[in-house]
Amino acid sequence: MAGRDTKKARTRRYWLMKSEPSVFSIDDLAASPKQTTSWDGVRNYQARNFMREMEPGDQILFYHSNADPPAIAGIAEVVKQAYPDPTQFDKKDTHYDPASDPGAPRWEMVDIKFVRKFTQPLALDRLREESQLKGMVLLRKGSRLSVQPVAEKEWNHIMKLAGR
DNA sequence: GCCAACGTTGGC
DNA sequence: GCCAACGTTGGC
Repeated sequence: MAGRDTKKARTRRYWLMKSEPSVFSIDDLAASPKQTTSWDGVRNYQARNFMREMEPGDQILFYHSNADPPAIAGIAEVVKQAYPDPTQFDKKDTHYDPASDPGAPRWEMVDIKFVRKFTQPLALDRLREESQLKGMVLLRKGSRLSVQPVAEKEWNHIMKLAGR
């Protein structure tokens, strides 16, 4: 056992993804075919690198940015590993990247699926009141990263806050 | 490799 | 609409 080539199931990881609800909300996700969407349009290397680390089954906090109030709206999960984002090659797309080489695509996306919507969204202000969440990337000053890791204990605490 | 200029994010 | 914080670009 435990040979070098033995594929060991990795423990589930947790993430947070931001979306402006006026562009794509958690309700839009729930209303999508198979309640699934491709997370295209990410054009930040750090965010892309986090998506590359994602695996099916990983859990995602779906965050509404530029919203009133900004809040975690619910949960989604990764259903497909990172693969090339076709919008980078689409001249008509706002996320078109002329510098990306089709032979070595620069940008990738994952597919995510709706899991549930919180009965009560967890507002940013509310999250800031929680000492257990002090370390969250989301709460760091000036944090703009649209795809970010969430620690397991942060995830568990948020689940407690969200109720069921 | 530095850094000023510029564009974007996102809370307020 | 403002603007701080951040990432990227490009001249040098």
